[in-house]
Amino acid sequence: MPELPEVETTRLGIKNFILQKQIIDVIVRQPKLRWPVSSSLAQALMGQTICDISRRGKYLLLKTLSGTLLVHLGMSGSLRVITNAEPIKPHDHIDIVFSDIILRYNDPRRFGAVLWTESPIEEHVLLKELGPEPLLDGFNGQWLYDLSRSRKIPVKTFIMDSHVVVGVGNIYANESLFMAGILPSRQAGRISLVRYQALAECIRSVLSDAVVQGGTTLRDFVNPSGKPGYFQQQLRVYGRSGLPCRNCTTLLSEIRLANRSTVYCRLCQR
DNA sequence: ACAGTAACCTGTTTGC
DNA sequence: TGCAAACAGGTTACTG
Repeated sequence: MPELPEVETTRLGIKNFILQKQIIDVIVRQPKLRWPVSSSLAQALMGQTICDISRRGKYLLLKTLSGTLLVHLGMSGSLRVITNAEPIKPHDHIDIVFSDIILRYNDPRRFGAVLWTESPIEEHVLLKELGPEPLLDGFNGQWLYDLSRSRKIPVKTFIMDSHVVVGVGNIYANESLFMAGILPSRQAGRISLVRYQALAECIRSVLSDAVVQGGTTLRDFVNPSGKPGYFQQQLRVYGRSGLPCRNCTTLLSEIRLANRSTVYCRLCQR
């Protein structure tokens, strides 16, 4: 579910409900996530007031005066804003309770993470090696070109590496490469600067469009208010293997790169 | 440094 | 129909 647009949709969806609000309780029902949830999480958070809600790559950062709560949604995580009492459903692992609402973390596969840190956030081991934000200055074709010289991995695998650029998961990697007309299997180190400039623009464009659409709902993604995203209606290649290319009607091909399904048009992408 | 793979989990879909 | 295998939006850790 959650690539950058879904995480940003989540951020926007929870922001107005929890900014400047005080945490009055924390309930951890299942601490076994990607990394164990600290047994002293409740003690650390209780009484704290959320003073900022930001995002770094696919990490949500909920800041208070004394530290930051890092939330990663993994493959199947979600945050919901609970306004009326709702019964606990399967995989509702954590509640962060405010006076009027509950922020409820649900994650069937438990690949996500909820971590409290009181160190300067930019030095956190999970964040400090991350590449640039694709929607901010500092990310461009020159960066991709410079970083890719001598790299032999497929360009799709390259742009999904969070050290190269953050937030590009499998859906949007497929879509960006189609839009840029680049074959996903092409060696990263053998792509020209001009083509990387086009690719950087396409990544930016695809991600920002998806944010506007509220993300992509494939099976069950909903924003914190329970509404689905709408970007799936604009998907050009992801999930369309064997269907006609929306540009030239050639049937779309599917291969596996780094064990991830990869869909492309063999005529439109070179 | 780089490339490839296994691992962490559960739910749903696919194939025999 | 039933069961097992394959697969799913991510990332780290390990191997060679």
